[in-house]
Amino acid sequence: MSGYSAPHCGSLRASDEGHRVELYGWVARRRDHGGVTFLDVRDRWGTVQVVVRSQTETFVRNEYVIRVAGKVARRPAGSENPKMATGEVEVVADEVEVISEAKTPPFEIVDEVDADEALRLKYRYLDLRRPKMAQTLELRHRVVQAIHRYMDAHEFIEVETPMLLKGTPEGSRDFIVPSRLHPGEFFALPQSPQQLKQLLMVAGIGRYYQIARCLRDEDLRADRVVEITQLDVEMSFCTEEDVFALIEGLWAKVWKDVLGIEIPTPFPRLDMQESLLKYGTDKPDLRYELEIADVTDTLRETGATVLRGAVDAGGVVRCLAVPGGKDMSRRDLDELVLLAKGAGAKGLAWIPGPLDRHLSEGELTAIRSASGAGADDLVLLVADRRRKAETVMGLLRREIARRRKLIRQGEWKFLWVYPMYMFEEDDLGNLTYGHHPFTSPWPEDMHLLTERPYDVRARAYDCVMNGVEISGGSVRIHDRELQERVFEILGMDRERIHGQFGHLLDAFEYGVPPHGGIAAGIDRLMMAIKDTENIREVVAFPKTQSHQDLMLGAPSPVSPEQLEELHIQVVPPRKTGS
RNA sequence: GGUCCCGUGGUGUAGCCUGGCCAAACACGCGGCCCUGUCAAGGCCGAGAACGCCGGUUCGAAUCCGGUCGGGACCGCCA
Repeated sequence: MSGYSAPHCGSLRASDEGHRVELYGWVARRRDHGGVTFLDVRDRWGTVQVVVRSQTETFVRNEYVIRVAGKVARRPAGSENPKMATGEVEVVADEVEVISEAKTPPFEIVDEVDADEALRLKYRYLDLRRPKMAQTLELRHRVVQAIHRYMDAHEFIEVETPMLLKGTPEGSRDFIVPSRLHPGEFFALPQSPQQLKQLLMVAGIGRYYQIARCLRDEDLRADRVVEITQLDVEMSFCTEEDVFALIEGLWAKVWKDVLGIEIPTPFPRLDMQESLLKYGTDKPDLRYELEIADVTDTLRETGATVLRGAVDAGGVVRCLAVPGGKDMSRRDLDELVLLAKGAGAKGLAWIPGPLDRHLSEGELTAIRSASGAGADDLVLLVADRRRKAETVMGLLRREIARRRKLIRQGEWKFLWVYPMYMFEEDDLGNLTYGHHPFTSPWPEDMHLLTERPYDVRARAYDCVMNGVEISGGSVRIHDRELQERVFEILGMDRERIHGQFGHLLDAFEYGVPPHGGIAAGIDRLMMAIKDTENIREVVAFPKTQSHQDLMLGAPSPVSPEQLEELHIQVVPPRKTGS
């Protein structure tokens, strides 16, 4: 067998005419005409047609692995297939050998699969056989290679950081790994190499990057996987402007090298507050307009009690014009109501609609004008707590854009959301960090740190493209005292600060350069590039929403011996309802 | 932690709202035969599901109800 050096099925072209070749691949399809049979033979590079005459006929079925020896020939005039890259030629076989037989696969290995995703995940090795999936894997490789080239050219060096780290109670839930040699003690798998990369700056590395796996034990969403891959970057003596320039250049290079597209730089910037107001999200998709407007002040004295109630309770009223939306059916609107309620809204109003008679002429005019609604437009209204109203309007905005096909396909809309806020309020009303606790506060806002922490801006930024947050980072704190102060504002006592972050604080006493960086999620980047809303489409072996690997059957129980060795006792979950 | 959607032959769907005419239809795939130029090949013939699982309502359930399992979407969560 000499398959490694053999030409690829998908690479044969007219220029190969006359060459004797040996091909290895999978039978993608067979068309048996009696005296002559056509086999489409597939490998990662594509598919080529093989002509088998009766004298060399061998019994094959779809997905058999075969070896074909034959001659590359131009197809007879008129029988070329312009839909295939190899369509000008065919291989006339004088030998067909079955290397490996195959059962009928549980779903057809074609690009237009409509098989259930769970089935595809169970037989992922078959799913990846589909040309589209193979192309996605290759595209991902191209992206990562472009990143490596770019980072290397800018004198960044890739440094690997450990997988077994110290757990932190902050941030997302850790995956933990029991220590055999230290009974009762555990490692944590990295949520990100954050502290290590900062320590590399203290070490004087200056420019670090890594394509790092990060693991977060959180509930999944359409755009989340448990094991994310991120480009992790940190640099010394930099400002946010340096990071922006670096990353703008990086995306420009990736888009050019991989997609052949020139993207304009620098990217526009939008501060977080404006983003939440106008787009209802911190990651706006600018491929469509649809701006949200605030009409709280107009409705302070309104007779519409549903709106008034929210305003009196300190909430807001936001509105959004749906272009040409007056033609929406009651059913369409009901679906939007369902969406809004599903996101926790108390309700959804629209104009013109049942609410009209409770609103004054002046209020109606003001709402229409604030939302920029034209004569044929419908205006959606949500009244709620500010955060909830933003979330709901953001969802509605996206849904409207999808339904009314307002998203301009083929556009790449990059922007920086910057600055962001240093602190946020969690659902219990407690103060928590917006980005992470190592983020530097905005210098001019330093005096607000103690009295009005929520007004403190952070030197933090997200790079958003087509509604996907593809990277985010910050300029870090490099001063021990300030870092300790931020921890304290976050409600940590001295003991905890030193137990969790003592190494970092100590390091800051030995000469620390100002530094900052960014992390870019490769999975989400790939989603954006492939324009898919399903992150599993860009990951080779993804897990389900409930963290299971349907192919491997993981997670799975381990033997009592293994548990004993690890000093672990399993406590079965309490049965629900008992 | 919560809400919602889905689960019918190998695959995808129809049927389910308005129980009986459904041991269930259609397409693809699969098997056999025919066919020397197709490329979603074609023609003819054929096999294949008691409708995720458990329980209930009913004279009768794929169809109604409850639970459960699996998948997905969303809110929370994701420094």
